[in-house]
Amino acid sequence: MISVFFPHKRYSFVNESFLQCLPDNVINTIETNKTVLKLTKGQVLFHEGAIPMGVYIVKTGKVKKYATGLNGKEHIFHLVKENGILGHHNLLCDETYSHSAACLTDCCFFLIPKTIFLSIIKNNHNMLDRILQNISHEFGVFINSSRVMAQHNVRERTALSIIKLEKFFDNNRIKLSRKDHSSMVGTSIESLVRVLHDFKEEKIIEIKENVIMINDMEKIIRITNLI
Amino acid sequence: MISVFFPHKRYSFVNESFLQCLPDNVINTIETNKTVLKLTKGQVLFHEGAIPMGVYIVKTGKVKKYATGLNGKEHIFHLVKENGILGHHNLLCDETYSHSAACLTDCCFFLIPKTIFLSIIKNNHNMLDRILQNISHEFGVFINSSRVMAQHNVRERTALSIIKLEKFFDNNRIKLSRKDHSSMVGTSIESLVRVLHDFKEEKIIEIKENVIMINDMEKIIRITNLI
DNA sequence: CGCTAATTTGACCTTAGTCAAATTCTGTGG
DNA sequence: CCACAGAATTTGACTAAGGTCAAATTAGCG
Repeated sequence: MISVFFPHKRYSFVNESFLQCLPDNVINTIETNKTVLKLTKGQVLFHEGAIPMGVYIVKTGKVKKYATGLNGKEHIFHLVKENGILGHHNLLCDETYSHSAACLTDCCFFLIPKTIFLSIIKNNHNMLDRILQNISHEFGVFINSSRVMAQHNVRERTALSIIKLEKFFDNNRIKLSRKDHSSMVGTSIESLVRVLHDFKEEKIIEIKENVIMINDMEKIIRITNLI
Repeated sequence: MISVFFPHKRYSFVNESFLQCLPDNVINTIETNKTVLKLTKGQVLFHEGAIPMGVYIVKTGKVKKYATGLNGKEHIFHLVKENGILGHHNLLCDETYSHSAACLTDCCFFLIPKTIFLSIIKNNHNMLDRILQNISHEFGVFINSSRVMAQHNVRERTALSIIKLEKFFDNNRIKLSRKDHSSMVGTSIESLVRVLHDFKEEKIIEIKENVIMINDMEKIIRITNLI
């Protein structure tokens, strides 16, 4: 549950493994009550402020979770891929969505209706424990990420973003628009581009057809200034 | 649960009310199993990385929760006062503390042992619901606070900090060291001082004997640039 | 009163944001 | 396949925000 690179700090969510090894009866309940939802790249799954109707499970595709500032600027705070779960927080505290979710690629979701999800949790101690554990863990991840935002500079945060993205994408091929990448780092597109340029010159990464590939993970870890 | 000032965003935690209106049997269990702990101003209640032994309830006093950067710089992400609860997150996900807690004033705590706390939760659906609701709510608060850190400047963040502090302290008397205040805003002591100086000149706040008093809340809200 | 720590101010410099222009990429239609 | 328009990315020049260091002032406390 704790990142390989930074054993003393929490950086990674656990959503990805959340729906593995579920008991059979839960799987059945989900299967019989789910709605399949297909969205294309760029479409919004749910909007900040909307009322949650259920939780979403990502079957295929990649999704960004983000909050929107007044000027409309996005702040991407998490990425979700296959088998990840979306939208459970606001369902559990019975509030409107505190953030939005949109597709980075074409996606397929299972929508589990609110009542079904809540009853699964109520009737299944194990599920509840896992949810609680999951969300509590995220707490530590968030503390750390707001600390990084407050204390680390753009170069350091960009290095950290690359480490996160490497784990999110497959085969060392990071494919993300500069706009999304910069709103994940918390900087302007131009500043991000300049840092990436530096990393290229320092032979730490390569960029081909807008795909970032990591050459020297050791150096990236060192640049984060987190260890 | 949602702030008065910013109805469309989550800014406030709900810890303060967490332990009110507990069922009698829970109160009894806590009473018979608690340890009373008295610490003086400045003392550390628990350290990042330590193993949680239980949860703490603040009976009197004020506490800061913070994460520590490599250089030792503190990042204060939350303040807790009377009736607040501390240390439950890492107990629930069974990890070492992801952050530290230290006393801003002389404090008195109840320490509820791990096993007792977990059994209260297990045997008490209502308690569990509240914990889950509480933590899920915090999720939204954190998203927002990391967004603010990423997108807003020091002046805006300082204004927001003053709003938070006004709710935390009593009688419009904000008493916090510049060091703590600056690590809450996420800036240097000097930059914070300069912004406070500006606020004084603009007649928005007054500072007497190192206590900040708000003169014009309307203006402070406007300055945050959050609405 | 005198010592230490905290706060405030000033000067300077680095970082990173903004705006504009140039270049490259992408998809579409011929 | 090529040409082209529009979008995304990159680069350059400039500016503003905010960090750092040192010195001055004030507060806290025995």
